[in-house]
Amino acid sequence: MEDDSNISELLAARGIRLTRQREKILAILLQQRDHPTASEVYERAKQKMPSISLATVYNSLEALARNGLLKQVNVDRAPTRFCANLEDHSHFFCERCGAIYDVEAAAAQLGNLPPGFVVFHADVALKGLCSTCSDLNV
Amino acid sequence: MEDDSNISELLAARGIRLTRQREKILAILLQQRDHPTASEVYERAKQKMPSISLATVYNSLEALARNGLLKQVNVDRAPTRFCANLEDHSHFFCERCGAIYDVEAAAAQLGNLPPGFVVFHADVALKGLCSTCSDLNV
DNA sequence: CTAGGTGCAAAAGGTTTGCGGTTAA
DNA sequence: TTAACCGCAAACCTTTTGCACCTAG
Repeated sequence: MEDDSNISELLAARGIRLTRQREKILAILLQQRDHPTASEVYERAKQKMPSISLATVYNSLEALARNGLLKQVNVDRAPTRFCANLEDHSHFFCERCGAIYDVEAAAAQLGNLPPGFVVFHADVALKGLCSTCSDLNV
Repeated sequence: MEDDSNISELLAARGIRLTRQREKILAILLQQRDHPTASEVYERAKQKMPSISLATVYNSLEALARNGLLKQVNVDRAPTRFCANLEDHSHFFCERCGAIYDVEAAAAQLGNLPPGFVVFHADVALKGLCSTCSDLNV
């Protein structure tokens, strides 16, 4: 890992430790940016760290997300997926193959809100077909 | 209920029955438009129909949603909420009190998508403070 | 040294399902 | 009449938690 010191400082500033498990989990998310679920992260982590537990994967993902090193991505009721892309972006959900893609951030044009309502974020979730699946559609 | 015949036909066309339970559940959603969870619908339904089961509430909500009479609303990992407003609209989630409001549909201005990607829907979820909660903020 | 983390197993919480009896159409 | 549905209880799946041991800082 290239910038552990960076991560370490980031976490230390919040009284949170950089453990081997968290390091590995973060590396997995950085390496293969396919928005894996906790179970998928667990399966990948076990290959190099067979003693890691699923509970630790859940706890670590939560800790990393809470400290801004990961983002959680939820689609309907499906298992939460994780994303190491910290830049402003939107998610595209392919309705055929279920894959999630990071795409250029979409802006929301708000309609009229009732008086007194204050918007902090507007999350845009795109649903459709990815290039592979729209090809199959012909 | 005023237009059961309408609903009945809608469902019949899909080989789905309009039962007393489904009728009641739909009436609950139409009457109090606060986006209740399945459990909340169950509690309300039990008052007039004490023998109804939670499983039936879940199954009925699912059947009604699958047939376009209800919409499901998911926020993060919280229990699914249900919405009888079939018109085009967006949802506003109050981060303080947790309430969900229907608001005027927000439009999404898509960024550039990779070639071959086709967007069917762009769901915009607004998060912030509702008028009651932003007042408390002063 | 010690607060915070790990692994394990058990529990929680929402949702779905199998089954025998019931009912809308 | 009969396929679809109901109520009940058990199962399912993801996620969280309690606890004894361990380790990063």
